[in-house]
Amino acid sequence: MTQPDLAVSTVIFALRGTSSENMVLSLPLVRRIRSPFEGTWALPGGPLGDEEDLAQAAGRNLRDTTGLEPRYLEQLYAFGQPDRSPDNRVVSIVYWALVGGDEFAATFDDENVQWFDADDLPTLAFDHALIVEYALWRLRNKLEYSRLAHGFLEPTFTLAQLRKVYEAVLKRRLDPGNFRRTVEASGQVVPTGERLAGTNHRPPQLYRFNTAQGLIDPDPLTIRTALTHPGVAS
Amino acid sequence: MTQPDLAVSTVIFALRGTSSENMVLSLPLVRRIRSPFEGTWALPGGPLGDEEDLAQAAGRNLRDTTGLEPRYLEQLYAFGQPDRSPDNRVVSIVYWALVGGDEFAATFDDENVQWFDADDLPTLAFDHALIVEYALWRLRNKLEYSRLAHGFLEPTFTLAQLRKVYEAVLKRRLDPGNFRRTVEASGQVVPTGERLAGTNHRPPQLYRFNTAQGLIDPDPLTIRTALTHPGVAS
DNA sequence: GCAAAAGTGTTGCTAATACACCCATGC
DNA sequence: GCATGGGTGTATTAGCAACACTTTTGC
Repeated sequence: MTQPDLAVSTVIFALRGTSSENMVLSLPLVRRIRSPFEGTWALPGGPLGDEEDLAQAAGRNLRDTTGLEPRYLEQLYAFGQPDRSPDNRVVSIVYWALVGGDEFAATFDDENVQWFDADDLPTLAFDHALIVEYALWRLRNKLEYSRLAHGFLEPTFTLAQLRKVYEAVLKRRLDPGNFRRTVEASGQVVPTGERLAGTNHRPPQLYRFNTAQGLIDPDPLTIRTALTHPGVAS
Repeated sequence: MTQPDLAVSTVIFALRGTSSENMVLSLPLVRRIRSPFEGTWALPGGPLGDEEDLAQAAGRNLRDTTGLEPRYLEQLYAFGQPDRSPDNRVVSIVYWALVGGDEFAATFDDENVQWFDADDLPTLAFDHALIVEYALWRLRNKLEYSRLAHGFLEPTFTLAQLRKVYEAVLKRRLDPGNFRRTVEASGQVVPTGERLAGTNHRPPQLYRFNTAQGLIDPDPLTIRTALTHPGVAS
């Protein structure tokens, strides 16, 4: 019984065009420079370091390929079909992450790293198309029920900006009034007291996210706090 | 950079005392017969076979330790903290499963395998206490929003039996009338047309689960069908 | 008839939606 | 003033919980 190789990969999401009109959900891919699938686009990933845990490896992937810091990071799924790689057997533990759109300038200038529109991806290596599809579903699902655009925005933002994030990710319009009430009622966001000036309309209130929920949240640990402090969950 | 060992473990749930009054949620543990944690109870698990995928390995664990067939099987989480095993580094991909309570007689007679009340577990090896806690949370959570006691019941059952499963797992009483309506409206259950005789009250309708949803459902594949046939998800 | 659980009806609460309308700013 | 989005009020609706009530069996 041969031990399969273990790899950690990351699906990284960002919104290109933050605070402008048309934001598109995008993700970075890396071009494979060796067999198998040489020349094909694939998810960033690699082996697990000796001293790092799985989430740290995913965060390292993210920094190495994009130069950005993850604002949200969560385990997605472990993929282990025997035939998912033509050569060695590889079990991939996949994370998904959100990074801020405004930091796009910081992206490395690397011809083998490129951002793609999430709805217009090239052919991907291995089973990475399935993985991305699943990650997209999870992102949209999580955004809907957890009412929180965790990582796409700056520390301070208006509710209209937050709403536009939701609209871009979910690809449908949301009622501004109802959105405001829902988000405010959720308590996940608090007004800073300051307003954004310089618009040609009534200056909007600035908000920030409420509890600095740890950047990296390994679900099981999240659960422990939810059990300890009922009401925080849901 | 050393490759960590890869293991697959399974949290197996069953209800002891099905169709009687007090059902308790239970799970089987195996006593470790080697270092580390020799003599301590732990989750069943082991290495991944060359030809099997992750879910198959979890199912094999389940059959080998309990002699039962899984009725529901789902990936839980991958645990990979560097220090979770004192010797070699081990990354564990953990599944959780449901098995039928009436099949309890079939359990192997093995002094190193024993069923425990889920709310009264012994000290567990490694980080298995955390894993079980998380699996319990997932089970209860999933039961609440997916309104389906997937694997605890026989192919045909009354709504009262189904309700008692929910009550035993969620540890709270459910209104019989409302439960009936919710479950019937969900469409996940259909009446067989037959009734259960021999009770000292009005004979209840027998039901069975609706679509034979695959026994093993690797989430990403579930998503694919949900995307193809909208409305199946929810 | 009586006990017990199956099964139905009704009411009230809450949360989400649709949509009308007022407010405060730049020009 | 006027345009533009920020922000608030309100009516409608759907779903769920609470609970009263009727039905059908065994004894």
